[in-house]
Amino acid sequence: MTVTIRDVARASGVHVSTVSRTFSAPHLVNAATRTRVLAVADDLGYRPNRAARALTTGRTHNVGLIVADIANPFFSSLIKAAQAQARLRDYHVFVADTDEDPQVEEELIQAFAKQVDGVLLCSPRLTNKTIERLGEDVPLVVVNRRVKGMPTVLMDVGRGARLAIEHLVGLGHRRIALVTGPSGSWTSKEMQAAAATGEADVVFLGPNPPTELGGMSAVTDVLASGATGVLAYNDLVALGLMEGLAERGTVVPRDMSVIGVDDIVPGRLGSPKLTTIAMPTAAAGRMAVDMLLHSVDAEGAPGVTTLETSLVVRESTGEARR
Amino acid sequence: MTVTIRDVARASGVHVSTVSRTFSAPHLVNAATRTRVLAVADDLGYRPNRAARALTTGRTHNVGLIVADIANPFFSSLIKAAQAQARLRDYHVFVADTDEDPQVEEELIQAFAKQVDGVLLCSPRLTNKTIERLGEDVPLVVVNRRVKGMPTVLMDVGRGARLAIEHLVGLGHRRIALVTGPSGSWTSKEMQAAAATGEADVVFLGPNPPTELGGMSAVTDVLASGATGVLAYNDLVALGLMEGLAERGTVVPRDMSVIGVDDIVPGRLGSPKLTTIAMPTAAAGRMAVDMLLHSVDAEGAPGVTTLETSLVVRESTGEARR
DNA sequence: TCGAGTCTAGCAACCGGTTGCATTGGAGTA
DNA sequence: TACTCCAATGCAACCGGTTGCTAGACTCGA
Repeated sequence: MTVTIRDVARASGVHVSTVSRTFSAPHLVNAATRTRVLAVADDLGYRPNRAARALTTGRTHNVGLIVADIANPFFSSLIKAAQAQARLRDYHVFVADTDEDPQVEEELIQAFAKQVDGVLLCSPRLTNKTIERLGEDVPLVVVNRRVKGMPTVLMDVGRGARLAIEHLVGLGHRRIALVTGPSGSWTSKEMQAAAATGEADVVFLGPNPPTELGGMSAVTDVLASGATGVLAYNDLVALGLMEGLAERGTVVPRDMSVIGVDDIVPGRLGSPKLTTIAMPTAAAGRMAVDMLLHSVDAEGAPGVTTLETSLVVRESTGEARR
Repeated sequence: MTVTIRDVARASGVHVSTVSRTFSAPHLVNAATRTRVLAVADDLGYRPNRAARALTTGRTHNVGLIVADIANPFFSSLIKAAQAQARLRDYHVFVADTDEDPQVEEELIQAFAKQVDGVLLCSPRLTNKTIERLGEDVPLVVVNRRVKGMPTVLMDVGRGARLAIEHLVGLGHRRIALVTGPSGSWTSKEMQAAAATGEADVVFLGPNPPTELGGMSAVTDVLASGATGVLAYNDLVALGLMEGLAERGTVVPRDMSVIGVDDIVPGRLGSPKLTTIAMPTAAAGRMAVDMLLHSVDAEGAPGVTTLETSLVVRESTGEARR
């Protein structure tokens, strides 16, 4: 049925160990023998059985990737990049979706633990303590969250927020609203911290769900705050805001400037087109995979990589009216 | 280090085979023994090693899912649903991205073949012959494409196209342009076939790349065709068209009605909001997983499931001007 | 009381590779 | 020539479960 290493051994007149070594330690086998074995293997259509290999080596050559929502463009572009990078390294990627449920997140990590070499956790919702405990069972890399003693990939949203606020200030805005995200969100805390360090007069409005509805429901507070510029937790919230503002007859950017975060709105969409902080999701995916594979076989202090964000100015921000 | 079945056996005073059966064939072990073994296993934190199990049973409890572009919302929502459905059945999903390259697609199927129980192919770009050949190595389910003798999930885009054209005709449009997709696309062929059966005067313009640029570059032809309504290959093409039309001063929907396919534009975006044919991507993902798992252990004629599409009327279509 | 039938559980081979150790043959050296 | 050393290969145990077969204990009916 399926071709095994023994079939190849028999057909090429060598012992199975020689065939095995031809693939996993070529330098230990004579060049002539090697080419012969390879020829026979190719001829028979032999493909090594990863399960068998995993059993003896303890390396599955698989990694797990857990995100809150696969369909969110922020995550899907990260997944795309991570998967491509893993493939480059001859790894395959299990992708799983928690649907924002920490319980599910923990179950998934447990389930993955025995069949992957490591797990990538993107914007996890679990407590730090839980993550640290799970990290004892399986190597983890955390994206978009700071967990003590664990390899981490961060996107410098703090800097992005500062850029955004400077941009608004530069346009003459005096009072700026920060529409925050869920209370447990690392990103949201970073944004608040960054906003608080600047000179600008920033009011915090939240917490809010990280969705369009969240944005729409924040409109009243934004208008009441006296702000003329808003930095939203993410693009979805920003879109919700713009929708809600339009309903109240507030024109963006004439009466109100709006900035989002993530840059997930496909190129030409939206009107006005959204000014936003672009997140390096693809770079984060690649980097996370590399850190994971590195941490799997090289000991050493876990690293923390911080990737730059940037402000993409489009049409939803403009000069403050006097 | 890691707890194995033998540790559990020793600690609970039974043979390994009894422990094994406690998990994989509980009815063969005495209730009292079973509870004791389970207690010990739980106590020790035992978790079965899937690689070892896979080695003897030949079932990995994994499936592969191959798409052209993970970041495309059409696929990512399908991935999300497929992954959730698989998890329900205690399966895990490898996700891979071909970047539209048939070569990569074939390599991925080969690579997956030995470590999954089956592979889901979404909108494959390979030839039917190649797919049939690969189907001998590993169970396949094909989505959005018809391949002889292979389990298939289709979305009835033909019906969707008919609905779209009827909608346009109902609005008084006499001449309708169909901006087709890539020449090899099954979807595109279905749309053309459906359009040709109706009464309407439909001109085919294409092939075009399935992107916004594809849409923009088709604008000239559309205007030259004398059509007042357009059905585009997908939403991206439709958006490109609208962009290009706007540049020429053609107002949608006043001067031209536009319909897309896929419904991937997030809720409130775009102006005017796009009328489109919604594809049942989530249902397709779930269905494909179920068909795959079914075909893995039940023989029988491979099924073909066709899922309904629907027309979502928004703002990009309107009455034809006299 | 005996034999048949039913449950349970143990035994051991097996899945398909990997790898430490032993063996062999030939080259190099004194 | 005798000895050392190394490269190449074979041998066999092992990874962690699964499963067909077998054996012992017990139940039950005749």
